[in-house]
Amino acid sequence: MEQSNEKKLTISDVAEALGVSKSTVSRAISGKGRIGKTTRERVLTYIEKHNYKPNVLAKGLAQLKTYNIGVMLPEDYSVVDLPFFQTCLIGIEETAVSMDYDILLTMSRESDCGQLVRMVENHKVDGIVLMRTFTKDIHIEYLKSQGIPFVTVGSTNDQDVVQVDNDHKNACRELISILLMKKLSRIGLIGGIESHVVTQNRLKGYIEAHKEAGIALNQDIVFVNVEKEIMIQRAVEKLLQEQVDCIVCLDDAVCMHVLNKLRKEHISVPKQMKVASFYDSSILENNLPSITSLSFNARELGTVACKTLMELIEGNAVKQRTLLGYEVILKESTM
Amino acid sequence: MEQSNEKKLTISDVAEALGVSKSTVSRAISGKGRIGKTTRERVLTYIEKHNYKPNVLAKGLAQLKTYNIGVMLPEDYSVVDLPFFQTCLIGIEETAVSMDYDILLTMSRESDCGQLVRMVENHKVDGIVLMRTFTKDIHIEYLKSQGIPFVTVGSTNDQDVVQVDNDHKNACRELISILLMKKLSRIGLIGGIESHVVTQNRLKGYIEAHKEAGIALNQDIVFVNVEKEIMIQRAVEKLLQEQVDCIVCLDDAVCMHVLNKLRKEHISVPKQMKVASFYDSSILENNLPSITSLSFNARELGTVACKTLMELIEGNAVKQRTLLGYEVILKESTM
DNA sequence: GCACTTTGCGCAATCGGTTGTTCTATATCC
DNA sequence: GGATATAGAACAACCGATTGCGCAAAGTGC
Repeated sequence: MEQSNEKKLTISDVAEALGVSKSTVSRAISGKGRIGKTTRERVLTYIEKHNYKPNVLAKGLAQLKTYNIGVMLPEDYSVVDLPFFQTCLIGIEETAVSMDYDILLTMSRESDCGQLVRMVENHKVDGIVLMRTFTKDIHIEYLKSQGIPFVTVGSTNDQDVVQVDNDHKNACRELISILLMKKLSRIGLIGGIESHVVTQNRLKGYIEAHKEAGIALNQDIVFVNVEKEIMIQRAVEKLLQEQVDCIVCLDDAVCMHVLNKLRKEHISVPKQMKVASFYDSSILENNLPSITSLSFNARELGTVACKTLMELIEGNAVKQRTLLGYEVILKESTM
Repeated sequence: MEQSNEKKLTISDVAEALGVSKSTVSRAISGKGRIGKTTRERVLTYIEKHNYKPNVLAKGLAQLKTYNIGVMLPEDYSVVDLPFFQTCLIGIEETAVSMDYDILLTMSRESDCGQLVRMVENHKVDGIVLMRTFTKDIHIEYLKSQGIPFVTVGSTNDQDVVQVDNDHKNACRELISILLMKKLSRIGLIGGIESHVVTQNRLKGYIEAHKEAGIALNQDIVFVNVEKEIMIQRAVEKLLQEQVDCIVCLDDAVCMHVLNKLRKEHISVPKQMKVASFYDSSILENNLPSITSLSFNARELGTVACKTLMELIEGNAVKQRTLLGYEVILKESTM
């Protein structure tokens, strides 16, 4: 580990040491403007050797940039969503860092965008990633009114907003189609929160798959807004009464409870009941039987969101809506 | 929502509009230096009315500060730890914001402190909170070598490091003592990662409690470094062979697997086996029976850590090690 | 009322960079 | 070889704040 026996170098120190002007050093580093090849290399060698690092604050002040992006995390997300956000955040961070940006973190409460306002007003960020959106979102309203670049992770109904999301509709459609082709015809759905756009999209996929297969929809085997364990158990009971041959869970926490309930009822998976879930998160990782699921690449989602934001910050045109892929992972639970 | 019909005001704009100098405006805001009461109020009224906000970058440059603190999150933490870190982060954020600081986030990998180095070298932070420590921690080494203020959340063996932690040793000691007083004498321990200091501290508490009660230790009923479900199951089998009357889990994910295994073996909790866990996280929230656990206030931990860091940044003396309280929550699983 | 302290405020330097402009020495053209 | 273009580097203004210093006006003591 090297120690800092000297105080930090400034650009003036470097310039003086080399007998050149500050601007020469600056241009050598940025590569912009006219500069001689030999001078350039002399400078680069020197700063490499002496470990000079430009002060990003000063650089930012001169360019009226911060080299920070704000990331707004929901403060109250559920345990299931946590690994997803975490992984997504890693994707954002990697990308940001690779472009010499840092992540300024803030938490959101649905009703309050004080922190966001602070960040923006204090000139601390060049752009923002919103990690969750609400149906009527004051954060989005605010950011639009300020004209600051921002991207949402997850879909919004707002057409003006640049958004990056997984293709939940087609993912769900494909999963259901595959299950229907396995001669399962009564596929129950359970989980999700109705007001979330993501749930709506998944439902669309469920419906489309049935339409394509020419199978009539049965509203009695679709249970959304069931979160508490007791509600889930009751839903499972109803699904059993309805004699479904497969249960698709909209998240892994719900699925865990479903599996527990089935175990309690001595119904074996997949022999007597097929089961599938979303996310493929670590909660079900070691479950026996292994669980068929839809897998989304949260890291890639973060990466793409961040890259998109960078384009916006640099004033480039971007795709208004980017949909990312998914993977249907067939395992024992639907064999 | 107000819109920004004008471009952002600078201190010069304000000064000009009021017919005073920039320094007067600056002093009016900071309250430092000599300034007349009436002038001061005139300035404050104006900036309030016109929503002027100082540019933190410029301020930082002049003061050689950034008004950011870096928070280093472990990249690879387990699902169980997530709510804990999340809550802790909220505590840090609240505190930081209340002192006009922002949070710069970065992820750590055990073996690499590249991001940390970047943050420090790029002059992006005034201080750092390390959210997890290892027995031999290169991040700590680096930060010490740089002389930058930092605080660890969680204990370190390193005596030079300012650290804030829950009192895991005494928490565990008290829990075990209570259990021993219930005439349980063979208390198995399961979970935790040996290289984490927190695990070592809990083990110490476990040992102390036994010593105080005059009960001999039995290494055969202590299982650390068991993470995978299959390992946990095997550990539970061994504990059953050893005829323990209680199982204490070092985290809630492990506990969930333990409970599943016991269910599979048709061993009823608490009748045939007492069970206790840590964190009191939402994973076990709805479990029947309800689970006895140690509860730590993660938010407070964040708050205290952040406050301590602020003191360090301002050059004030701080307590070298702060230990926060805990709560033993007795529920059905140990009745 | 005079010398001295205090108060209020402006000037200008500074923080560490970027960038438009200017100047000079060299290269290019015919 | 003289006029012109051009490359390389220095100069200086600037980004938006803070802060030491100086100066005039007001306040204080005897």
